[in-house]
Amino acid sequence: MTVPEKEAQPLSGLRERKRQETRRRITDAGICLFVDKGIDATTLDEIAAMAGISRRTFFHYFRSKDDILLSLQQGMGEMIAERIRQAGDAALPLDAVRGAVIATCAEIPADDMVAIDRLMRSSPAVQARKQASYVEHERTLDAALRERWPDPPRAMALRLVAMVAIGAIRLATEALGMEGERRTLVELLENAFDTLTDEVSGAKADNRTAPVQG
Amino acid sequence: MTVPEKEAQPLSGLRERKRQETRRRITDAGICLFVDKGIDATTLDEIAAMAGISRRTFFHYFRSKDDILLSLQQGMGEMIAERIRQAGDAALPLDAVRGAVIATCAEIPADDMVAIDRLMRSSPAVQARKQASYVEHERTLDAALRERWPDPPRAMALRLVAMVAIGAIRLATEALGMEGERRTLVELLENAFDTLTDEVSGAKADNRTAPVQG
DNA sequence: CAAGTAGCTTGCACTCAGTGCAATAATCAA
DNA sequence: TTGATTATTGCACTGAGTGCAAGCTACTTG
Repeated sequence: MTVPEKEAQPLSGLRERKRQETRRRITDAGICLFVDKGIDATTLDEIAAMAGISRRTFFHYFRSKDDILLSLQQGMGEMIAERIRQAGDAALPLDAVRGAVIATCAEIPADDMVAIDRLMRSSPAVQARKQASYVEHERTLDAALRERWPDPPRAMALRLVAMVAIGAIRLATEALGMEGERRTLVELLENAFDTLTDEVSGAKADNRTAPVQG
Repeated sequence: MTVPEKEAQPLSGLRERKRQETRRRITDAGICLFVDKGIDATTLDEIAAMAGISRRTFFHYFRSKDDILLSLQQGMGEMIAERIRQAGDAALPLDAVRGAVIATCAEIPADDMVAIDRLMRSSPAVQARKQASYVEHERTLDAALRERWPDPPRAMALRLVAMVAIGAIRLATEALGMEGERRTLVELLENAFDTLTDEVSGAKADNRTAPVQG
């Protein structure tokens, strides 16, 4: 099987346009059916039928049923990473990611984000892969941070900063999907970063003598 | 199908002993084959054959092939949570989890941990589910923290602390598996918590005026 | 425009994961 | 010992995912 994922060079031409169109039809059909009857209860044959393609052709566009949803939140890591690379000289790593995360998330339509997130939650397998994709984003951010700040004082520092950033996104998204939440994604992110800073700084005084209890 | 997961009440009796024994045989067979030829290349029939059971019986013990590995790192969340609930009155949340995490991880055989971790890394599906299980642990810790510290000043605070704790474990485990790493898991965890504190505290000064660049 | 090439689509046949059902065998409790 | 539980197994089935080869469609070059 040839590997999907590489949306090719031409960008114009009937062939490429058709391909994009087919991909979009599959995505639409998939989401429509997922919302309607659940992810696990939807079969590939149904998606293929609604998209007007054969079962076999589906696999030329997505590796699996789940990838339809997963593909929707790809690219976010790279968007944040790009902003990190362009961070001003004065910024500290954590401030840079904070700014990059918030600026990026401000551009994302929140309603779609919540809808997709809720859908993903309904299938354990998809949920698992979503978590894994967060780890991918974490690595992407870490790479960008290392590019921007070579030779950090501590080996783990930048990786931890990346982890915290992704964690903030994860929690803010989760909170956004909760019933009765009226704050925006950006507000929730600000809150998450502020809370983290307070909580960690508060513990700084005595964290070298970690009390181990039984 | 009856649900597995519930290792029952009797604890003695021939039936229960046999069940434990069968489960152990399946686990051994699975790991043996996974190491030998890879997770994805190992079929259920092979595992069942080596464990001396039928294919059908396998599913009375594990939900899937992957669960053999996943089950090995279950329980860690609950162990840490238990220590959190027993944390002294003086401790701050972050200090408490730090102590609980380190005390718990100190008890885990590091060689096994690294071996399992490396094995899991070879299968994307298993890797994804491992990340998902970390999120489960995160929720377990969060629940314990809320029990110990009801009414936190900020809604997200304890969840963030739980997130940081799991993140530290994740990074330390990862580092432990790297070639040439000579520090112990506990040392790596101490390092992770220290680094986090320094990095976050350093950014505290100006994090209220998050610089957003384009 | 003609013809060849490269890429897309499809059907077919296959392997493997996972589940429901029903029959049989082993254990347990009285 | 006997009746109730629980474990084991085979069988048949659905659905995911892949390799292969044939046919079709768009692109390119002369």
